[in-house]
Amino acid sequence: MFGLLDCNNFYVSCERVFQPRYEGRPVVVLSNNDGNLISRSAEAKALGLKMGDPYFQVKDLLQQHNVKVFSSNYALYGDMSRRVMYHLQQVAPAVEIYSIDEAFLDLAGMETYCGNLDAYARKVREGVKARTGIPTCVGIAPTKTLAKLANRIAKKDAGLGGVLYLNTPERRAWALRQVPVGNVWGVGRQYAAKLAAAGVDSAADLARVSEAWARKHLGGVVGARLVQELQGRPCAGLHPSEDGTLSRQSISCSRTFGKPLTAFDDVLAAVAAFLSRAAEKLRAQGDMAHVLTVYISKNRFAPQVLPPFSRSATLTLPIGSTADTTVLLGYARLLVGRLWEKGTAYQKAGVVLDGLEPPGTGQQLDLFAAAPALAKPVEQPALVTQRPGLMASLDALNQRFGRGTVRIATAVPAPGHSATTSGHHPPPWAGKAQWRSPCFTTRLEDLMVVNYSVGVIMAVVLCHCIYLVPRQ
DNA sequence: TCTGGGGTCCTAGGACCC
DNA sequence: TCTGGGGTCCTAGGACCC
Repeated sequence: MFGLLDCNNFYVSCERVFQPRYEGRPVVVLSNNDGNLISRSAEAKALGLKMGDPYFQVKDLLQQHNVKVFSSNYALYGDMSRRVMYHLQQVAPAVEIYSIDEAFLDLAGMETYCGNLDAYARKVREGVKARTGIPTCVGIAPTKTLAKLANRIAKKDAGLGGVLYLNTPERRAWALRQVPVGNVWGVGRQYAAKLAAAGVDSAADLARVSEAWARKHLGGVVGARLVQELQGRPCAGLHPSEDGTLSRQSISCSRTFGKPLTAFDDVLAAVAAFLSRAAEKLRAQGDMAHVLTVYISKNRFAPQVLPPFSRSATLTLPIGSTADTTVLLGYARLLVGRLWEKGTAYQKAGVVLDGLEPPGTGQQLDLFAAAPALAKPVEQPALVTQRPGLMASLDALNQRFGRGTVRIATAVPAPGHSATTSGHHPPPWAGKAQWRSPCFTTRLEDLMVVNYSVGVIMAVVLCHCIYLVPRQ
């Protein structure tokens, strides 16, 4: 049996925990660059605002209804997520962190242990709410796909009290009838259109199609599994998240620039900055990478710009794996050079690290460096592929004094870019973030200031929280 | 004027190997 | 006239997810 716990309007809920005056009011959170709506409170959804709506298109509507707008604050959301996941790991036998706001719980055998899964799920919800302030819903079912489905219904139907347990075939059949096929986990826009054309409208209809049909029209084996899962036959198990963190198979970092860039050095500086961040995440995960992809993109919305909007180049590192930012950057520079088209305005860039593995597993050694007894045909400097000490120092400094305290020089934009009134020099690729909330939980300067008597109470609460949620 | 970012899995074709 | 079979790796791209 699988449980799926999903936080309600997660980013909005995170903001509300620290600014409760926005409870009951329409609130939205914008994507990077203040581009699109990526989280909406129930009140905002009721106004007809859609997920992914470009901000500039709905700006008037937002103003008209006095909707509170936040820029996204991932430092805050990431830290709140960690707290939610930490609590789940205290109360569930095994937890798979599925995304920043969702986790699968392995509930095999829990029925016999705690008697009633429905009551158990209600306790878990209350626990998360009490410890983090975040509201959630829980779906429980024999497969992950059905647990997602149950969760969705629990979110929509307030009468269920945030929990739906599909414990009988009758309930499962009922649940399948409630959900339009386009809202099934694994059915996106393309498949939904195909299914509609074939007369498959609800999840119940999809559960009835033949395996051969699913294979043919829904992406091969993926479609076959999807249908089986809807029928209650599990095709995917739970992959527990070790030590409460996600370990990924690829790591990327990309940004849309605040303005189009036409100078090679500016784009290279952006790529260097993104690569630095990706490599930092790589090291935090304890891995090295041996595949590097760089891409640079034009503005896909500009009417005069023709496709392809993006060009990418991938390189399997000839030196094997590394987690060294400077080594990776050497290759990234080559790739940017390969992609660069003179006279083009670029709007976005990104890097991806693939082929991740822990140190010592798949390292390619330099033949000559590894066997110094062999005479080298030509004397050449030793190839530097790792400087773990240097990288560890870099990470330690940046963790202690703030991200970007020590940077690779390539990632520092050339002088001459305009400073803001405060004298701060934003990089040329910097985007907008007009309405960012303070990093209440991760920056000392952003800690809430309260008066003395409230302060004493707060200090007690804070100590309590620190006790409950030790930092990793 | 203004349109996100970070992931997963799968497929397919070409190069290359035995 | 007819031109193998089975495998890996690499790269690119499509579809999906939150």
